[in-house]
Order: sequence, then C-alpha cells, then structure tokens
Amino acid sequence: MDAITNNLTPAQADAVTHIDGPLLIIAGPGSGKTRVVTHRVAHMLSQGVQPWQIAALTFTNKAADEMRTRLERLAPGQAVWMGTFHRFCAQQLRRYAPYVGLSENYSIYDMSDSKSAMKRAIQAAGVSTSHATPEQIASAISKAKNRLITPEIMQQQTGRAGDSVAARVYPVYQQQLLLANAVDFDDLLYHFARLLRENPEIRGELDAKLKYIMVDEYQDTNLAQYAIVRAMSVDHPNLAVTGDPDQSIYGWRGADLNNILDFEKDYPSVKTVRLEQNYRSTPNILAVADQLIRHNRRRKAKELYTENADGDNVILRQYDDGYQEADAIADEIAEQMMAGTAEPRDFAIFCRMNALTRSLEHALRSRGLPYQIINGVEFYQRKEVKDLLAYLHLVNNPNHDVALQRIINTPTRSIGATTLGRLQAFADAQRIPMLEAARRASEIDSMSKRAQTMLWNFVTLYDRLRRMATAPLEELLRFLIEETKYISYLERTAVEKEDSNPIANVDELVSAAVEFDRMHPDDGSLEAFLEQVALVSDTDKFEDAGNRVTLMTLHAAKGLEFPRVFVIAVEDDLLPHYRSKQDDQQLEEERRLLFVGITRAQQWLQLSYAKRRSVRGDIRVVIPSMFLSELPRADMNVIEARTDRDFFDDGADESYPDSWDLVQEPAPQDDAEKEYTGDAGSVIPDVYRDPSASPAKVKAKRTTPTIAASLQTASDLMSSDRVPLGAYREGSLVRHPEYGDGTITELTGRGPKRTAKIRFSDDQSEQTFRLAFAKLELVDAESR
DNA sequence: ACGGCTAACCATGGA
DNA sequence: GGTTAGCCGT
Repeated sequence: MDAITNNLTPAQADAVTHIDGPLLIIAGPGSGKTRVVTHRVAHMLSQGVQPWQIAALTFTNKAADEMRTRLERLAPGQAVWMGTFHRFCAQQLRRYAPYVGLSENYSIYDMSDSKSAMKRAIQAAGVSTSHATPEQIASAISKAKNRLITPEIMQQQTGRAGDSVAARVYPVYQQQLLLANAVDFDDLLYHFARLLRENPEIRGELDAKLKYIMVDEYQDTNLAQYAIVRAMSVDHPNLAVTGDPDQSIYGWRGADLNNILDFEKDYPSVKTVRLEQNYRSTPNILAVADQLIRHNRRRKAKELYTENADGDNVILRQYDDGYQEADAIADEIAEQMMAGTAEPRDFAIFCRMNALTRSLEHALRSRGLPYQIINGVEFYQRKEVKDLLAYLHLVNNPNHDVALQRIINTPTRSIGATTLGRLQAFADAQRIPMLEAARRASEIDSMSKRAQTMLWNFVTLYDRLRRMATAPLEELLRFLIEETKYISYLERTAVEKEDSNPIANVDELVSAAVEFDRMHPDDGSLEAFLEQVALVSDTDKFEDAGNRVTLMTLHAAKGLEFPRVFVIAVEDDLLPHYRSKQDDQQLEEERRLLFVGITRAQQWLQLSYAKRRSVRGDIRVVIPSMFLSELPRADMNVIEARTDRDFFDDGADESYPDSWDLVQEPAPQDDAEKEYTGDAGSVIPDVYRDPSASPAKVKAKRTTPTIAASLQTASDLMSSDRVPLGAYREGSLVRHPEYGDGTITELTGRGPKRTAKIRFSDDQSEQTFRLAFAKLELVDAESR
C-alpha cells in the first residue's frame, strides 16, 4: 500500500485511492497520467478487487503495453486486461459473432481491404461516382457507423446529396461484408455497440463481470465507443476516464469532444481530479504551448505549470525552402551529437503529413545519421506482405473475397480481369463467396474452358493450403510460399529499388510467424495471428528500434516524449491543413495538434517554416501558419532565413500593423475583395475576429516583419491590379496569351484557390487555371 | 483474352 | 513519389 500511494501529489493520490464510482481525470500533458492510472490499478488490486474485474481501454497498443509494463512492476503477475478499444471489441465479437450475423472466424478488413470492398459495393449499388468519390462515400459511411447509424436509418434521413449516394451504398457494402464474414475497423465498434444495445442479458453480464472499466484518452472517443463504455457501466458505474480536451486530435475519425466535456453531466456523482503539474517540459516550452492553446474556445481551461528548471528558449525558425530546412535540421542534430550533448534517440522530428518526411530522410541519410520513420502504414502494407497475408486470410476464412481477388492471380496464373469479372458477376448473382463461385466455374456459361481450368487449378491449390490451416503458423506460411512459388515470382517481377527488399520482407513475415508460434504455443491460431496483425500499427513498436532519430506525424506523436523536438513546416495549408481551415472546430483541432507536438518536448524545441516549399514538383510561396502569430515571441528565439531577403522585397520593410490590416480589412469594393476576405478569414486567428478575446492580441503584435511580409505578398498576389476574381462567372469569355479565347465552363474553390475550367474555342481543349495566377483577360462579347 | 507497361493523376491524419 | 487506368504487344 505504501509503495503504491507514497510519493504522490495530493491530486494524484486523490485519483489513485478512488475505487468505486465514476472518476474523471483531466490530465494535462506530461502530468504523470500513466503513473496515476497504473498506481490506481495496483491500489485497487491491493484492496481486494480481482484482476479480471478490471479492463483498461486504450487507443494504441503502445499505450496499453506501457501500462502493462508499469503495472507489472507495481503488482507482478496480475492479469488485468489492457488493450485497445478495437482489440477489446474484436475479442468480444469472437464470442458473440452469431448475434451480429458473423461466424467466429470472421476477418478484419484493413483500410485497403475496405477500400476495395467499397469499390465493389459502389458498383453493385449502381451509383455514379461523378458527384461523390469513393473516398467521400466511404467517409460518410464510416461517420455513420461511428455514430451507430444503421443503413436503414441513414436511408430514412434525407441528407445532403453526397450522403444520399452513401446511403444507397451503405446497405450493399454492409451486406457484402457479412457475406464475406468480415468487418471493417468501424464495424468492430459498431457491431459490438449494437450487440450490447440489443442484448440486455449480454450487456448485464459484461457490466457485472467488468466492474471497473478505465478509458485512456477519453477525449478521442466517438459515439460508438461512448455507447460501449456506458453500456458496461450501468449497474456498476465505476468508470474511470482520463483525458485532456486540449489533446483531442481525432475528430476526423468521429471522436466527439463532448464525451469528455459532458462527462460530469453523464455521471453527476463523478469525482473530478485535475492533474495540472507538468513533469516533462521546461517552463519555456510549456509557456509556448499554453499561449497557443488559449486561442481555443472549446476546452476546459487549465493552468499548466511546472517546477522544472528553466531551459533554452523555444526557437521559431524560418528557412528558405524545405530542402534548407531538412539540411539545417540534420546539421543541427549532427552538431549536437558531436558536442556530446545528445544522442540520436533524443531527437524527434514531427510533421503534419507523411509526405514531408522525405527531404528529412534524405538529409539524415546523406549524413549517416541513424533514423526511423514511424509510418502508420508500413510493413503490413507492402505488396509482398499483403499477398502472403491474403493467402492466410483466405485459408482462415474462405469467404474473404478481398483476399481472393488479391491472390487469385498472384503469382500470375492466367486469371485475368475478364475471368475475374465473370466470376464476380456469378458470385453476386448467386449471392455466394467468390471462392465458392470458382468451385462452380463449370456452371458459368460465359466462362471459357481455359479459364475454367485455371480456376480449377487455383481451387486445388487452395484446398492443399487449407489442409494446413491448423498447423503451426510458420509451417503453414513456409508451405504456402513453397506451393505458390512465391519467391521465384518475386524474383521475376520485383524491381530492384534502393530501399526495398521484397524477399527480406517475406523473411520478416516468417520471423513474425515464428515469434507468434513461440508466444502462443497452445492457444496459437491462424485467426489470432491475423487479428493481431490487423490491429497493430507500426506506431506501436517504434521503441525497440534502437538509438535513432525519430520522424513521425504529429498524430503519431501523441503520448510520447522526447528531449529534443523539431516541428517542421508550420505553414498555412499544412498546419492548419487546408481542408480544416473552413471550419472552426476543425481549425481548433489543428491547433491542438500543434499543442500536442509542442508538449512532447522535454528540454528543447524548434518550430520551423520555410519561405517556399515544393509541393508535388512545383514550388509554392509559403504563408506561415496563423498559429505562429499566436505564440509568445518575446520569450522565444526568432530566427529568420539568412539569404533571400529580397524575395519578399516589396513587403520586407512594412511594419506589422499595416500588413495585418491588409489581410484583415481589405477595402471591400468589389466582389473579388469580398470573396477573398471570406477566405482570408480563416487565416486570421479567432481573437482578431472577436475583440473580447484579448490575451493573444498583444502577443501577436510581435509578429516579425517577415511573416507580415509574406502575408502581404499573398494578398498582393490576390488583389493588386488584377481583374477582381468575382468578375469571373461561368460562361464568361476570357483570353489567354497562349491558348487564345475561351469560355469558363466551371468555377471552383475560393480565394487564392479560385479555379476556372476553360474551354478554348480554337481546339475545344479544356484547361484549368488558378484565377489568382493565370494570365487571363476578361473579354466582352463585342471585342472578339 | 491476358499481362506488362506507360502515362496520367493524385495526396492529411490512421486503429 | 505512388497508384491506377488504359494501351499495346503477345
């Protein structure tokens, strides 16, 4: 008992010793949350709670592993269930599969599996993708599932046009998944939530068995997760959740901030504990994080403080371009290593999207610095790995149509698109899985004799593999590699690339199988292996990778900490991402994302942006992120790029207020200006729109001339002595110096992104132009 | 009819 | 830089 409750702050002890009844732990970054949670479990165990009465739900395996390791130290040998939401649901669904129309050997589709399933469903539903892309449809269906909306309900809701397309695909997609005895990621939660809702006896059993449920990162739960957790906490409402509204960054995955903001309303008898003292970062870093997050409205105000000693000022650095940024950061790391003040594992580099790691990777490699990229999709997404896993999937679940389609002709066995199409049509017509259809190929009239033979060959191969289904995994895997001649197929087809070695990846998969056999000598099953593979991410296992610099996205960085952190490309359209700028809630989520990045740093932090960045080949002028103007610059080291000052020559000497006014209050004389104001609104922090929110206003006044200059440059590009953008209409006649006269057939986008599709009268060709940049003239009908 | 190849086209985040 | 649709050679 002493070892468990000693050395805790009063707040921490409060949380640790609370056993019965709802508990809300609002835990700021670096506040020792994991410590509190594990100590609390240990305390509960010491007070006679049985380990099997406790379940701790997390979002990543890594978080669960971390908890398990720490608990093991406090209370060795106690089998408390700790794992991700998805794994928890997957395991429960194995037991209750028939209740939701599945068999217990059901498969879990990963993102690319669901994508192909979705494409097939869209085809089968016969909807046109001209107004809604497959991605949009998939996202609408995913959102529906996250909100526990059934296909029937979605069809009843006469929503927006895009949704009605999705509403038609949804039941077809769902039906096909059930036929394939498969679920997608959303279904794991969706099916289990509905199972609990529709079967009170199961709900009651679980509620009674799992008397103590804990949820980590509660701010990232969606409605389905909320429903699951609540359903299991009715008779025994000993629900303990931890979270931080300021670190909610998964809204795009359906996370609902209200779950945590309203927790006290859901459970009026809740005990709320706030962990506000930060043990991770220097005051310098914390101050920057705090100033930034104050600009959010939807939050629970929190005082972050630390007793840590002062450290270096946070650096805000400008580079000329992305390459200079990469080189300079690599140099900086090399320098700090040479100075003996740091080693590779001390450094992390965060970015908004994976594509941005490329130049960094190059810079680090050319200097011989060891690094690792934590990419959400890596090993298990590689072709050769997916191929072999598809074989395993099909062996485990003969209804797995996506797997069948992947491997029926891999290695090639003369079963092409035509044959596959006919097979699929037959399967659809008979409502049978495709493997079954292949067995009955002789019944398919349109199928050539030759194709029938090829299909028969495949089915025979499958049956040979199938006989090995219960063998140890390693044996099965080696057998199928042998039988399919997969290695020689790779040697034949794989192109030698610098950093990909398909055969080594196959070996790595075999090693994973060996390891799995070793870990599960008795309970090992193909099904369990496939489930594990489906539910791990590469993010989970970065730790083992040795002494390396870590590159990852801001999303992947959550829950981690590093002594020295670089956040790169803090630029408009990237952070905040351009697809999040239109909506205040999404914009706040972007701000939280930067907040998460900043608060990962223990001792040293640099935020950087470039003046120019090449995006997909072409070089763009960069507008620094609006978030940078929200930081306490007086307490930071602001460093501008050394060269290239004249790039923004016209604006470099402008004082700050003028340039801001330019963006803030463009004289609204005509349509174009109004148009741009609307768009620029999102570039302006909330505080500029709402005078009542004051604290940042003073800070933002310190915006450097350079930032102001580039902002002005952007507005120059937009407005000065150009035809007002609003003057362009669909049907407008225009003249282009190269293409000649034409007519605008379509206008899309706003502000700087305003884009026109133009059909030229000369050759009837259609081209698209960004109005702000294209050399277009409006012509009136008479002058042509 | 199949399969390999080239050429557009397209990209946020990820259990 | 990676993926896919469509083309062309077998």
